[in-house]
Amino acid sequence: MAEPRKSAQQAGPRRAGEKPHDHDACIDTAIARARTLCDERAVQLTPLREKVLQIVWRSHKPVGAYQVLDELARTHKAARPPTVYRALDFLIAEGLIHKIESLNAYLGCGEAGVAHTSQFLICRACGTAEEIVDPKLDQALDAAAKRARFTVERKVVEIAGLCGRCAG
Amino acid sequence: MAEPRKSAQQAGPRRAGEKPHDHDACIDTAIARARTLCDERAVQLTPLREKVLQIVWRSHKPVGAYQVLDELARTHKAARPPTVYRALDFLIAEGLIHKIESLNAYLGCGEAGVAHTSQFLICRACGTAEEIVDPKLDQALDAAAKRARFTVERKVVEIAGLCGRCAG
DNA sequence: GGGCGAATGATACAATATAACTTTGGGCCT
DNA sequence: AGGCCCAAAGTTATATTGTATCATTCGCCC
Ligand SMILES: [Zn+2]
Ligand SMILES: [Zn+2]
Ligand SMILES: [Zn+2]
Ligand SMILES: [Zn+2]
Repeated sequence: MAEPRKSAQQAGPRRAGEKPHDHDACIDTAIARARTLCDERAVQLTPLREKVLQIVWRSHKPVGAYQVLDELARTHKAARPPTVYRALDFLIAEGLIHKIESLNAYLGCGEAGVAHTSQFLICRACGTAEEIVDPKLDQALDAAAKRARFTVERKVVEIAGLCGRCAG
Repeated sequence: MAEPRKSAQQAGPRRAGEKPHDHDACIDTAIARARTLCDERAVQLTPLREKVLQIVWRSHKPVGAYQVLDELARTHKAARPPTVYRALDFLIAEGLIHKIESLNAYLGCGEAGVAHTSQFLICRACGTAEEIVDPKLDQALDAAAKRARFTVERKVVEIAGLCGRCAG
């Protein structure tokens, strides 16, 4: 595995004068971290699962399961919906990707291995979703739940609108 | 329209000693408010749309579109998926119901006509979803978005876990 | 080399949602 | 009254997203 795939990716748009984004570095970091974490946990980041993780990481836009399937099928003829959903389920269980519920799509996690709740800013114009980690927001969620005597197991926070680039 | 439908509803479970919940009153209030709001806005709460609103309000559990369809079809033979989705879209646009993204299901809004962002506590055990209105939480969301120079258009907050009754 | 279990292959199908065109019916103008 | 308009609903077909189920493969252990 781990064949080179530079320049096969599709990062988000960027405004003139803005510092460029080495997305290959994003991917490399994510894959490396995934390997380390799976190793530590003694779970198998198989070639298939790693390939799916790569595909999800091709951009910072949430990607649909069937988009993953199409891409995967280019090099993996046996790919079928269960192939993809199983890999996605594994990656979610290990905290390597998140599901964006309001889009039915999946996004690489930038904070894999670090305890955090997923909070997203999703731009309707450019399609990028930024994962934010905001302890204040997280506390507010916990406080709201506590007030209602509710035991939190999962938090879904998805803010849709326009990112700074697209609103500017 | 507005035929009596008392006792056709299905409210959530309740713990012994807890004050009962007159769910018929929930429904009546919601329908009455919906009529007033649609009247003020000069939009049509048609019999079909009102019936769908009634069905969604049958319980405090989010209900799927096809559950609505099944129920609707009992008295409305022409009902088809577009029938239901159009009614649901209308009700969402008027703020009379919300979509719970993490469940692909719909829930009556208890704060129709009042500006608020939807925040939900969803119990995985009993299935009920409680809408909460927490200004602190709302402010935390706005602050997080502002910090990222993000223009908010829609906020999705869905906290899943166990409600006080089911955790107790 | 036989049994076990995790991962994947393979087939079929379920659940959720939308596109696109047609028909209905009420308000309104002449 | 007759014709026009438009929103709503009817109708048919299809797209998109997600699962159930059983078979096969393969490494590991005894
Ligand atoms: Zn990147
Ligand atoms: Zn953007
Ligand atoms: Zn509401
Ligand atoms: Zn409960």
